[in-house]
Amino acid sequence: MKVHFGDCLNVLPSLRIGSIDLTYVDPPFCTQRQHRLSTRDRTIEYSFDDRWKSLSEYGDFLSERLRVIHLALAPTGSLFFHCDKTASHIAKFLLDEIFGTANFRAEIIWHYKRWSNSARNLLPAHQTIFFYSKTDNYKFNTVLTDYSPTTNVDQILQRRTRDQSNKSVYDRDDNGNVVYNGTKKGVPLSDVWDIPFLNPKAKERTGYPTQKPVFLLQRIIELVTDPGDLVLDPFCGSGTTLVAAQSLMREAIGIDTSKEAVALTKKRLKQPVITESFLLKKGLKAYRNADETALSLLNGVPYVPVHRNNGVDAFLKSTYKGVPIPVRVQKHGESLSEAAAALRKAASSKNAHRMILIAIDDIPTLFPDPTIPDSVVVVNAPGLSIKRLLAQMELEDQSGCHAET
Amino acid sequence: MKVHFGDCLNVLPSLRIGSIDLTYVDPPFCTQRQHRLSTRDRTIEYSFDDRWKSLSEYGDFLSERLRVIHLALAPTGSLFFHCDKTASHIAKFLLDEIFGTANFRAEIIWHYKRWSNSARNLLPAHQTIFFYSKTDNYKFNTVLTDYSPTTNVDQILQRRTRDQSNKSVYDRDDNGNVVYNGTKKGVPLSDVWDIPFLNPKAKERTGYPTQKPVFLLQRIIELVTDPGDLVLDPFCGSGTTLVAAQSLMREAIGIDTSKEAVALTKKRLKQPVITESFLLKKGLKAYRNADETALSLLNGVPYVPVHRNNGVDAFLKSTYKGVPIPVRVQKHGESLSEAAAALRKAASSKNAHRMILIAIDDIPTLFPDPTIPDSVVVVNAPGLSIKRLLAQMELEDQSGCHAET
DNA sequence: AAAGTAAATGAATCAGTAA
DNA sequence: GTTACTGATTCATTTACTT
Repeated sequence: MKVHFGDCLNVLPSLRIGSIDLTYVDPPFCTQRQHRLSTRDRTIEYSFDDRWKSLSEYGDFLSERLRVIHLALAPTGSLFFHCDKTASHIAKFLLDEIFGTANFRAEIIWHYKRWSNSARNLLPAHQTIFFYSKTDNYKFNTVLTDYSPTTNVDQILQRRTRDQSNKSVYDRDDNGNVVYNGTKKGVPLSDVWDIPFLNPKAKERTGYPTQKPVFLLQRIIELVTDPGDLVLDPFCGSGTTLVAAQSLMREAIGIDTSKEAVALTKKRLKQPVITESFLLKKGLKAYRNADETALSLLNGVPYVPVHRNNGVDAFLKSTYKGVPIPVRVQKHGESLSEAAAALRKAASSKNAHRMILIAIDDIPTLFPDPTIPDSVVVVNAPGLSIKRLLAQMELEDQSGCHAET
Repeated sequence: MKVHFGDCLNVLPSLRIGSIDLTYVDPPFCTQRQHRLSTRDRTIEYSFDDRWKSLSEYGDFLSERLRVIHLALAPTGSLFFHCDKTASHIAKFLLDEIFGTANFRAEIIWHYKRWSNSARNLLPAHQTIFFYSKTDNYKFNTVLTDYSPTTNVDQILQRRTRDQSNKSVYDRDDNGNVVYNGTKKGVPLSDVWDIPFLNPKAKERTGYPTQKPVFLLQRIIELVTDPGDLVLDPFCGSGTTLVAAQSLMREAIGIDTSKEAVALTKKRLKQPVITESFLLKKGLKAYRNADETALSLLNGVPYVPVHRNNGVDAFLKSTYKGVPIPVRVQKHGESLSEAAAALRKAASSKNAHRMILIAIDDIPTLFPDPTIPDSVVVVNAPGLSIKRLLAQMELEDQSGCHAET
């Protein structure tokens, strides 16, 4: 783990290294802006300038450095070039020229979800990473992911053969039974990567602008290097690449033109903080609690579902006295007064004067005070109305029968 | 709906059209391959040649045509240019030059899942669509999607203010309660679109190579045009753009250099086959279809769903005078008396004395006799009850204000 | 007019704290 | 220990306004 201060254009040749296994390049994106950010305690401000006279000036800047970087790579080495839509086409031209079109391996899309107030456009939610190898003989570790739930796993395990017209068909043995053919391990990793954006509250955050998540770098490093290999980041910024390399037992060299960035990288390597994304581990499903069929009861009224609150299932888009109206659908096995209490408790701090509770069943309560406050309006689900109706009809029926006899 | 045979370079100027609202360009991607595919019955083989002497030859081909296409656009018009990683950088250069960098709106990633046995690489799972407008004053219909389940919906409805150090914080009233601030509608559509690849077994498939799903085109068309607008596809191929435009009540012009493609497009327009996605979308727009709504609305009462009956959606398992009770859920745009009539007509042969109609909306009737027979019991869906409640609350609110003055 | 600066915005996520 | 729920934070933003 070495961190150098200076411009990679000058630093790299002086290091005389020719056996880099992976270079991750995360240069300025040509945003024509000055980027600034501070640590949370506001003691240090980090910044870098991304303003250029022209596209060609930017292109020249990249071109010079990419040539030096190309030289430093081992024959089995790879380059990952991170950029966004503003200058990806320029980078692609240069990379094709320097590495050769034949060594262009993949265009990786890093897809994430973000907050923004965009109105008259699509919300930007991706960046691009170009993957080039130095030669045809490049190191690559196949990563397999799970099959999609819709995949007919049983069938893809079966042996295949060709019929008379040379069409590929699934094979059968003499008894007409399917024949299995070894095991399958999964689906190769795709070139679209859904990795959460570095969260505003994440501990991993250093205060350096444009910081990338460690997980993204870990995936790149694991894809094309083995433990002990050497990783280079010529624009190392906050040092994410080095932290990721360290966590995966790879060696790494970082270079940056900012003294603050170099200091930060060194500090991070001593005390690495890697946030374990709950979202990545558990997936979105872990957040879903409000039942979808339950919410479809609200059909016809505009509402926003709430997924993270045990008391409130949705807010109506209409407001009452300026406050959105919380809605709860009575849960299975829950009495109406219990439901009302849960709703009121969850809504108490929200200043709501009107709440709506959808009743789905008559459940006797064990609750000490079985009254429902005035602020909670109870609306019956049709199922409940019908149930009561049926009971009533049955009564009428019986009395009718009695009258006849 | 017009389909022209020929090269758009020659055909477009001869059409003398200057008010195209949307052009979708899906040219050869510079794959250096001859693309062939046949219809399932193998009677027709479609093919097009995508082999080029050099990148610059390909660039010249595009450049000439893009200039003509640019001229044909209305001032509020947009261009969507479909390509993949092999030549996206060339296209971007040309588009920046012809449309102006300032009119580059978005780089859309069409992400799909596809099976492949790619071994020493990532699985290609995306294509790129560049979105350019002719001017700053372009037509754009904001599309909103649902919030992520992890979103703190409670909080984003709250008003914000600035504290002493000018930091943005959530506001509280004098009692320490949160203050709400209007309503939210949802998240703007992102620039990464997860749309399934045209299924190998889809009915929608025509046998034309590189056929795109209709759903993809529908999304593009809805994003930047209104009904009645004019859509152009200068490389129309199998005619997907025209089929999508037709389904959304837009006019369209298609051009192709292949006689077979032109014939296929004309044939598809007469008998459009749109698989699932379209149905799915229509269903969503109409707030789900009756079956699903019926299912969830009846939750709690045992019932048997009925398919293929225009009047009855389900039968309750309970009986009245020995006859199962038919249930209908009021359809969208259907008045209650119309619904009751349909229900009674369908149930007449069933000898039913009691029917249940679930009301979902107040729709004024055009029906001669707007009465509902006694045998039909009307039960309100919660959505309707809430709608009426909201209207009532609004009235109270207003009268309250009057009383104060 | 173009360009540059200041202000407003927005939703996704994890860190805390409370239960 | 767990498991809720609340709140803070951003910003390779976007928009509005001023030079």
